[in-house]
Order: sequence, then C-alpha cells, then structure tokens
Amino acid sequence: MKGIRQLAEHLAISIGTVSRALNGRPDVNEETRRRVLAAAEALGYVANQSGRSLRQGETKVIGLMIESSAEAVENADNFFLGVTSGLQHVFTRHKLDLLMLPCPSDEDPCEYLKRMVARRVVDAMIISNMQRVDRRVDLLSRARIPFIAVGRSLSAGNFPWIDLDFEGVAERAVERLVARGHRRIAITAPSSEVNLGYVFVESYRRALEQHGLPFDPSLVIRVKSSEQGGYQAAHELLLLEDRPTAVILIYELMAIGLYRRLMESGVLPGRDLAVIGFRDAPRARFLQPSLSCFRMSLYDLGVALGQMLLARMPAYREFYSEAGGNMIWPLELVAGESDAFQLTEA
Amino acid sequence: MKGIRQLAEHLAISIGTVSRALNGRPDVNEETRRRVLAAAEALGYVANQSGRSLRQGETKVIGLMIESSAEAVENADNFFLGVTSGLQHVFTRHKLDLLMLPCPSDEDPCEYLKRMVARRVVDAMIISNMQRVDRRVDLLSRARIPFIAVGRSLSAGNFPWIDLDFEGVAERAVERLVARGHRRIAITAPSSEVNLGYVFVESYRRALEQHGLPFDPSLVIRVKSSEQGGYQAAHELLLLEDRPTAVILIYELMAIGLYRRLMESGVLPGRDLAVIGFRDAPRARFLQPSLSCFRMSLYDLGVALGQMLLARMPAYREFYSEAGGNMIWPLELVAGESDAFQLTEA
DNA sequence: CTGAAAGCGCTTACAG
DNA sequence: CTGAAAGCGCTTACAG
Repeated sequence: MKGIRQLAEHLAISIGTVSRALNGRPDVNEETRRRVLAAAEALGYVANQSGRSLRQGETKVIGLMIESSAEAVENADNFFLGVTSGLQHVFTRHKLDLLMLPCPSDEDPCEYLKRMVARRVVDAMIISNMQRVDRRVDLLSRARIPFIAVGRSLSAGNFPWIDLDFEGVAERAVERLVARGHRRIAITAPSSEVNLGYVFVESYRRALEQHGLPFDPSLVIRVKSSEQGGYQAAHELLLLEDRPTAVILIYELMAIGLYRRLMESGVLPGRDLAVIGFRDAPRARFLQPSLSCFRMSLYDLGVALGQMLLARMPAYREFYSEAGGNMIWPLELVAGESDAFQLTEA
Repeated sequence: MKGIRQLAEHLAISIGTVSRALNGRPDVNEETRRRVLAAAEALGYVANQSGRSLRQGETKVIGLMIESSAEAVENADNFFLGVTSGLQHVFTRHKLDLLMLPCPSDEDPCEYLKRMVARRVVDAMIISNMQRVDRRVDLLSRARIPFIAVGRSLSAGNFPWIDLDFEGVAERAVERLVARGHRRIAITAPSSEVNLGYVFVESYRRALEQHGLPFDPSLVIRVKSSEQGGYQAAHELLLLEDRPTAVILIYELMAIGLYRRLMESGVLPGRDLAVIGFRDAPRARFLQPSLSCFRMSLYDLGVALGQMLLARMPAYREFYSEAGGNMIWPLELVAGESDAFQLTEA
C-alpha cells in the first residue's frame, strides 16, 4: 500500500474523508469510518510521517539525546534504557514516539543537537549529562523547542530539569558515617566538567560543615566515573598519608573497581574502610560485603520527566499540571555491610 | 530562520537556487553558493527534514531497533552503545543519521517495527535480538526496506546478517578444557527463544562430539542472561549429582553472579571449577581470579554492520562491495586464570 | 457528512 | 547559471 490516495481510490471516496476517518474526527459517518479502518488494516496502510509532519508542523516524536563517548560506552549502566520505559509509558498515551539520538563521540554535543533541532526531526528534547555551563540550554530556549534536562546546570536562569538528590545523598551518607565515629571521610568526584560533580562535592562540603568537620580538598578524589575510576580511587586513597576511614562514591559502578583494589591490598570494605555507594546497580548487588547505597526507580523518573516535558508543550499542557519548573529526585538508602562497623578510636 | 523561502527572499534569489547551492549541486555560480552558505550559517537555516523526506522519498535516517525489556534494562551491557560508534562512523560519511528506536516492553516488537516502517521514519533498519522464528525478517523483506540483523534466525531463507562466532567460541572453549583434562563440561543457555541460545548449544554439542565426549542435557543449564542468571546457574550446577568440572558461559555478565555463588559455597573458580566466559566485558575485568573469555571490538562490528547495510541500499551500493549476504564475526580468546589449572584424575 | 482544493517545505526536471 | 513550476503525502478550512 503506497499512500492515502491509493487507499481512497480503493474505497472510491475522497482522500479527505479517509484522512478524517483515520484520525478519529467526529464528523465522519460511522459506517464510512469502519470501512476505512478495515481497508487500512487489510492493506497495511499507515500515514507517511513526513507528509503529516510537513502539514501539521509537528513530528509526534520526542528525542532523547544520549552521548556515546568512549567512557559512556564502557561504563554506562543503562541508566537511559531504564528511564526510557517510564518515558514511553507517558508518551504512548498521546501517540508520541520516543527516539534516542546518539551523539557521535567525535561531534560536539551542541552542534549535534542544533542540527537535529533545525532539521525538525523531533518536537521536543530530553537532554542529559548536563555540563557546568551547557550551551544546549541556550540553544533550545532560543529555538523555542520544549525540552527538559536530566540534571541541573549553571546555564540560563530558568529551564525545566529533574536532578537526583545529591544533597540528600551526601547529607545522609555523611551523617551515617559520622554516627559510626568517622571523622576523615573521602569522596570521589568525576574528573570531567559534568555539573553533578560540582553539586555533589558542594553538598558533601556542607554536610561536613553541619557536623563540624573540616573540608579537606585532598579527600576529594577526582577520577573517571567508571569501574576503572573506582580502582584508581582506591589506589589514591591508599596512598594518602592520613588515610580516611570512609569513602563515599559518586558513581554506581565505581564500587566494583574500588573493592577490587582494596582487597588487593588486604583492606576489607566494611571492616577497614567504610564504603557508601551511590545509585544501586544490579551489577553492584553481588559485591561482598554488600554495599550500602542509594536506590531509586529509573522507571518513575522516566514518568516524571515525561510528564514534566508534556506540561511544557502547548498541545499536551492541559493534561498535566505544570508542577513547577523542576524537581529534586529522592533516593532511598539501602543499608549494607560495607559501612556497618563502628569505628573505634585509633 | 524559518524556511528556504525566507532565506531566498533575504538573498533576493529563487528558492531553487538556494536549494541547489545548499545541496552542493555543480550548476551553481561559486559566488552565489558562497553567499547562500554564508547566509544559511548566519541565520541558522537547516533544511526541514519533513520537506526533504517528502520530496525525495527518503529520510536519510537509519534506525537501530532496541528492546527495552525489563531484562534488557537490568542487564544489557551497553552492547548497542558500543556498536553505535562504529555505525555512525560509516553513516556520517553519507550524511545519514542513526536513530535508536526503543521498542516499549509492552509492545510486540514486530508490531512496533511495522508501525515505524509504515510511517517511513527511517530508510533502513538494523534489528537484533533475533528470535528463533522472527517475523520481523518477513515483514522487512516484504516491505522492501533494506535491513540487516545482528544475529541469525531460522526465519526466511536469505537475509543479511552478521552474527557472533558461537561455533568458534564453543569449539575453542571445549578444546581448551578438554586439553586440561575436563570431561564433564557444563554450559549455560538463555531461557528465552532467542536464537543464539540454540546456535550456541548446538555448537557445544558438536564440539563435544569432536572430542568423543557425550552430550548430557543435564549439563545445559538454562537461565536468564544476567548476573542473577549466573548466580542461578552456579546454584544449579552445585546441585548436580555428578558435578561438572568446568562451565562455559553464554553471557558476559553471568560470570559475576556465578563467581559470587561459587564463592559462597567455597568453590573457587580456577581451582575447583574451570570457568570460561563469553564476551569480555569491562565489568568482568575485575573478577578475581581473572576470567578466561573472548574478546571482540564492538566498534568494528558496528562498522561492518553499517557497510553491509549500505551495500544493500541502492543509493549507496556503489561505495561498498556487496561482500556476500552475511558474516560470522570472530572473537579472540583472552586467557585468564579461571581455567588455568590442569585437572588431575579424580 | 463528504469532496475539492490549498498548502506545509522542500527538490528537481524543464526552460531560458 | 537561474527562475518558475510541479509535486512528494498528508491535513484541514471551506463549500455544499
């Protein structure tokens, strides 16, 4: 089946009526609609998206931009696939399709986005991996493309985002460790300019302050957000003169490499060093001793992102309360054995 | 900047000339072309994709279908992000964009694909997660959409695919284990209808045969392709009456769960049980003792997939030799300590 | 309730 | 080398 014209000819009615029937317009005879739908089904007709998009000025596609940098490829823990389900749950109701736009690692993310937006392949965008200063925010704002970001950024005053509750994580982790007698608490931070690193370190600094503990820059260990980074972090940690008694990790998979390096040196997590991980990851669940970490539902985050995005789109606004511009996504502590010991005064 | 019309007005020339200049047609005055390109750049004009697609009958988009089932979300080891880079490397040359089409977990993959194809959002498709009988092959063949599959299937006589060398993996794994004195060699297989499970088990059966070993169905342990599956596999393996002395794993991350369960029972991989993993995964590199497994380049696989796909597309055929319909992708053995011991006669 | 027609933004024969 | 015009497949006021 080629186009609507062929379908109309086959039914011996006009293309206008076919279109109206297919699109559920009320002003169509029910018998006619039935015939049209049956014929479309039988002949496998589905409207050409380019034709629709061109006419309607919208594509019915939402884009999720992801970056396939070498680091991401090696280490991403399928954060996005998880979020995707939740997003689709929301979008499906409105017959919107979600497409993932992978930015090639050798292309500037902002240029890539500009190209995709200008070509009008999507009606709205979800961006993530927010940088401290992120030109994409400006780009999308100026182009008036509805968008939502997974993560805060210093860029622009006011744009919609949902970010993980790094403050809460840092606060509860520090509190928990302090309660167990720790005074020298290290933290890992990403070596890149991704904004969450800054947010996390700052939250940690404030949490220490609340407990009257000094902030020691040498305890902020900057490494790649990967298992290798975790290994490296443990390595650096072991070399510190006045070795910390606890460490808080920023990235879910770091724990695996960290454990490995610690054990090579006979340092046992949960006995010689308290470890608190970040997001609960399936891969990390098998760690021994079990890792204290924070849990969240990627699916629910996806749903929230989807709803907040649609609330910004004129065509769907009515279905969703604006619900403010942005949101801090809570994480729940999952207590493990990796920080269960009480530190005895050395 | 809205459309080509505005750009043409601004330059006081016709839209035809603007289009030709932008598309690099030779029949344009160089001075004119320069002006057009400069204005487009300055005003941020990029051709609306719907307009182009409609006129040209092609979208310049290649789709990569991925399935975001719960299992995939939990466990996929970013196979696709890795392949993506290689694909883009090939597509970029032809100004083709790669989009990932995530099939919602509650939608039938074949229906989803049908919808995407009928809407004409892509010019060609890459499909994967091939089922034993996969209706998508038929669908795409009949719709005459160029496509390539990552994986074989029993469906249809002749369609283009690249699959991993399960035969070679099974052969070399068995050979290696036999050389170390093993006679009872277990294997894990996926519990689903995914075709690679069948291929792998059959290859294993043949490899045993070559060494005069009997095929014992109880040594084929069917579990989910995940870490949890690996844990489960170890559990079942330990319960076997005549316990095997070696096991070959089908999925990269299984090793993590398997190690965990073995160690809980005081069974040490590489001493009490020989283990050979499948694809080398970053996460598995930290296993202790180090895992013998097979390595491949996802990037190179992506390049090969991209080239083979373009060879099937009339518009790009000339740049690529057809190079046969399909291909077995080799994997290289990475020897570790998990199977390094010689089995002494019990 | 239905049909005829316009037009979304582009590219491309066709004239000149 | 450039312009005017047709037409890709749709949807949607507008008549009737």
